[in-house]
Amino acid sequence: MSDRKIRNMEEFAAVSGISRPTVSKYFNDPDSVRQTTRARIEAALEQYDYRPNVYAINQNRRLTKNLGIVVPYLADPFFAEIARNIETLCIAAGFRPILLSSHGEQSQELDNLDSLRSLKPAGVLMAPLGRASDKSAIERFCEDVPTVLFDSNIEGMGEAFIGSDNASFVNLTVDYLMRSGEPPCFLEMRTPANPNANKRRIAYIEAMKRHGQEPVVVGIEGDGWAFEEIGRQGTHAAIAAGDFTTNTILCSNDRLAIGVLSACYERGLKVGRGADCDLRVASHDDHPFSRFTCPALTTAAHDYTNVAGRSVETLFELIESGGRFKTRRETLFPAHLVVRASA
Amino acid sequence: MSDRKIRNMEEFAAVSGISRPTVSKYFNDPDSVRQTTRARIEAALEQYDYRPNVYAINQNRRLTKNLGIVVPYLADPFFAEIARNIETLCIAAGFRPILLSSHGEQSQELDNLDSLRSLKPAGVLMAPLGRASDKSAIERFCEDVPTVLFDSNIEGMGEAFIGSDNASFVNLTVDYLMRSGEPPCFLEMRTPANPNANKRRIAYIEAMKRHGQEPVVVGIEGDGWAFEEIGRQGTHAAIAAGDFTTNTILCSNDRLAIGVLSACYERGLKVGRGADCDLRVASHDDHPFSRFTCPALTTAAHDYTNVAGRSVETLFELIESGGRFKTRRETLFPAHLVVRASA
DNA sequence: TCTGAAAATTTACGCGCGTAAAAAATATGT
DNA sequence: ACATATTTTTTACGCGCGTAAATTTTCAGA
Repeated sequence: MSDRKIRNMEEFAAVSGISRPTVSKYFNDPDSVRQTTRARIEAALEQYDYRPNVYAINQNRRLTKNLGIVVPYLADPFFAEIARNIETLCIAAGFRPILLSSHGEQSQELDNLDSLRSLKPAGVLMAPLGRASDKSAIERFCEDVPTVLFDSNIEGMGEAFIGSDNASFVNLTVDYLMRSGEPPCFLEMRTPANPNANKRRIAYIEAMKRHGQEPVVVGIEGDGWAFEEIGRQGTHAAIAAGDFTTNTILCSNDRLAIGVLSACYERGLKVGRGADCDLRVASHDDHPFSRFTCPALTTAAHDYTNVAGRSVETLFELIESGGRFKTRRETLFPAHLVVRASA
Repeated sequence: MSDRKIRNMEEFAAVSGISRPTVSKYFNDPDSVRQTTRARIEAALEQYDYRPNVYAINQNRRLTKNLGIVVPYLADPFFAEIARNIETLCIAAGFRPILLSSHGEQSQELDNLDSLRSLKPAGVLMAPLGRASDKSAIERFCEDVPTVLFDSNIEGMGEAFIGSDNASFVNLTVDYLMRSGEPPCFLEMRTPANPNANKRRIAYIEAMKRHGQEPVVVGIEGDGWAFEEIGRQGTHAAIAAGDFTTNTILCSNDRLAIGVLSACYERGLKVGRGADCDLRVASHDDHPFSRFTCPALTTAAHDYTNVAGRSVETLFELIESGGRFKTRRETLFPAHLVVRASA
């Protein structure tokens, strides 16, 4: 490693004995130059620690190697986990992921789109806020930047959507609960932030009808992203009001269920499927913490790896197709049931 | 809003009737131009949606408006929450935060430093991995880029450190546990990833001596960032081995404690401070989830807001001081006790 | 109204790299 | 060894903006 500092590609080309345009070609795609020249460049790279100026590169290239990743709320471990998977895949493919969280706020989501636009990313993977999203702003964004939606669908926006098959989630849990005990009632936020919640409610109602049971939907109050607290307070309220008509509660998602378990504990209610238990609680998502609740949560699990993997694959295809698909693609992954102690 | 598309600052300067250098000055600092010209530029901004090319700006400015934020593991809600606070403050101050997670891997931490270096950030806020960090690489980085460490200190590195006063955390919990029941033993990972863990163990031992008690440290096996699972398995092992000499367990951090609670539940042990309880469990950090464990965790809480706030403030000071402080600053925030049902 | 200071304009150059076109060098197959 | 295809070199320009210096305009205060 030589001490001499390389200031720019010109100087680096000089010390490596290759012309600058060829060096430029190498950095754009190492396989685009002859083996022998590639070896000479890489030998020089070992001696001098030069790396091209990111800003100069991106200013001149039409397509940057940046990929935007937008999630609605990064402090939710579910999104943190998905984002972690996606990031890793992007890096492995030689892209530079830029992770942005909307922190549950429409204004922040708009800001994120704005700053992504000015970064000229090759593509964007976006999980929108849902109900709180400015649909028309997202639509405009998708027209300018090749975008794949994930987790939360907005009809017709982006070139593709990769998500979970909510009906599969709910059918798995409802069927399991039906065959192992009393029919479940369904607990959700009255005004869900996310379209998945609506699909789950509908799937629950249909599943119950299929089983010849009367569906019971318990909607609890609350806004924002503090789902656990909303679930906790809502459960206290629902129990006090006698809203639960059976001993089995199916929650729309795990974070609500965590709040339900908390409330049950506070009321001295035992949750589980034993004879000595007062309630069964099941849910959906397989949130990273649901293994560690007391009791551990029975839940329908996302295929994290596949959702992340397919999202990234789809985005890469989209980029290679020049940013447009002929028809919008929708990929839904089914859940798998994770039976634990809570139901 | 006119339809005409503005291609660059030259064109925008033309339509706004101001010279390009002045427009450039405006975008660098709107207050650096006269009120009347500022008004004219902003009037033009309303009509045409022009924004300067980020890459061209950053290529030419010595100091970008980018701020790096590096955390060791973003899927840990503790870091997600801190990062969320920091991001918001950076944005409010007109900077562009770039959030990077090391995903628990040294290689990723090094990659993050590398890519940050090439982004020429005005400054970096970094919570290092700790034991897994490549100290000398971080040291070199800190020489090149104004860096403030937070959460996890590495002696002498960076221009400042903002963190928590681990002794305060442990004293609060130990004193509380001492006055409310049996003396606590201390549960931690045998090979902690983080220097805070070492400081907490030492503080525990000293606090116990101060109370005239024999300290009992239970070290459990495990590597990586799956602390809950490590805590769960470790607790099963420790109970089987009879390592807990009292009914009170003080955990090094909340994520371990969550695993402890899980294991206790699995073994049918009741946790809490009632007469009918088998164990008391307390911990440190006030992890976002610790309110919702069963029972809710008694813990020593970080001052999230102040840690995030002071970190950002310190970084801003550092930037304004040209990237160097005369002497390295260390700021430690004390904890406050959050008594819940677990102890 | 005049004067000095402050702000804006004009002019010009440079940042580090992408990239196009033409010429030269090198590799491949026979 | 030769002809052809491939790769590299040479040369040159442009991207969009920062910024410096000299000049002109504008402004505030007496």
